[in-house]
Amino acid sequence: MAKTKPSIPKGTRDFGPEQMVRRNYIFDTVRTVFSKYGYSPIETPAMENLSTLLGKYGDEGDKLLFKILNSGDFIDKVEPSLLKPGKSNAVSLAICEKGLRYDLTVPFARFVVQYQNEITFPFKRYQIQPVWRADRPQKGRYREFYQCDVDVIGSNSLLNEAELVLIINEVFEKLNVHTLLKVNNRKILNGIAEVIGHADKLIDITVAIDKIEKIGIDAVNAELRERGIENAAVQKLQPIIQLQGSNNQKLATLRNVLQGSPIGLKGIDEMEELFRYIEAWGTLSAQVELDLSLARGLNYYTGAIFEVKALDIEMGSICGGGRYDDLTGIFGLPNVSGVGVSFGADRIYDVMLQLNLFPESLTSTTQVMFVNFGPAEVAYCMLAARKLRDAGISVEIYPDATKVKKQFEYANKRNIRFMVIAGETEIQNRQFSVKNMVTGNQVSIPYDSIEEHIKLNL
RNA sequence: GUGGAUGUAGCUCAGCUGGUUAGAGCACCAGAUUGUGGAUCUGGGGGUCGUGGGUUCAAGUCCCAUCUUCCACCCCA
Repeated sequence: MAKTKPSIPKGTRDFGPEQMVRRNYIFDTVRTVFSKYGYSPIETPAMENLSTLLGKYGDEGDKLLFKILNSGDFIDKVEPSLLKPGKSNAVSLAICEKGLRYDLTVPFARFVVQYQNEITFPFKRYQIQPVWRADRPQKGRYREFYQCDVDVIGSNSLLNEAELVLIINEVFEKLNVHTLLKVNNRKILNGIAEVIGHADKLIDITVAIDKIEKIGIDAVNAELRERGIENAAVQKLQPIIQLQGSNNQKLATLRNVLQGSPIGLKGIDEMEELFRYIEAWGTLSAQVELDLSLARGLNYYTGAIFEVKALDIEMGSICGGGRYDDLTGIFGLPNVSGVGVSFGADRIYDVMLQLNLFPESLTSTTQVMFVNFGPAEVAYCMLAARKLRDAGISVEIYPDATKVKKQFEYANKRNIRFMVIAGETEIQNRQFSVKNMVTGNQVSIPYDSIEEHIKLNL
């Protein structure tokens, strides 16, 4: 049999110890913040029934679902007429009833409907789990990645949106990532489309507007016409495309343009209320900006939408979300509104790595290591090691009595701060020699003062 | 899904218009130092040049396919 190099699927990654320490630092940070705001953890299975997943993310999203092949001789059940080239999609639906989850929001909606009688509303939950997308991998784009979701469902209050803004602010403040938080509202976008008489072309309009920074106003207008929007409507869009000023100024301009659209005006009311709340939080480290070009592809958003971009670096959005008024309706529980955001742990990791934002202290897990000179010497150390561990200090005893040089190299590579040496001399004097690997200083201390000494110098 | 680049030691890369035994730095291992790392010196191991096919007297180098990674579009965390 030919030897093949072991490998993992495209777009997936292994994580080594030093990566995991850093990833956990991100997970711990978001988890701490989430629970501080009163959110409780849940988990759902990696796979869901395809019927749960399909149709929730748009055509594009459906294509990116990983499907799981049925067990057994499923081919028998397939309509023979389907089994020909070009019918792959229909066949796949006939032979797959499960799929890997695409995000955490839809499974959450399914969860809420399923356990509606056991849940106390408003239900605030967080969920940190991997999701899968059959996308083509790219920078910051993986086929398996972790989302950290916070959602509150069963409350229409815009205070929830405001609180999510504060959560976003706090998470990135703690992680030291400078961010721009873009905010928009689907109702405003609907209003815009309505006002120019193209309620059906919402996506075309936002996609085009989105490119203004990249390709300029003329190209955007050209693209709009190309997408079937007549010149008069394009003219009507101009004040919106070129919207300038503070968030409140933008809203004032929009209010003017959207006079004829009740839904658009509702969106403006919502945004104004949200911005009032945000101001009431006081100073935030994240910049918050109303950005009309923010549309977000996910079909189910109906109100506020959010997206966070890291400043100082080129990377897709590192956090995104919004309000969905009727996601649970599809599963049979209508009129329950929810709002939430999702932090992209892997992209945050990439940003932090490139900007060197991980704390130095994350490089080491063990603080103290006992040198191993042999069974008798190790026995002399064991009680002391246990005492240090009981004191919450992470301690290793080197397992083999190899060359001391080798043991020191091991400790050095692992960034272990203190080496405790107990050989013949130390045992005779009932002492330890403690070497600080950072300064290189080595001192002899009495056997019983080891804990005190380490604590004092840590 | 469309278009474009890339792949040589564990890592970063060199290798000319095809031509002997494919190199360097870092990393690794051993020794100088039989109880002391991070510095220095000496020596050493490690490659079917992503994979498979083709052209050729001869392929790391040219051609085709395939996979990987990356970039743009689309979309998104």
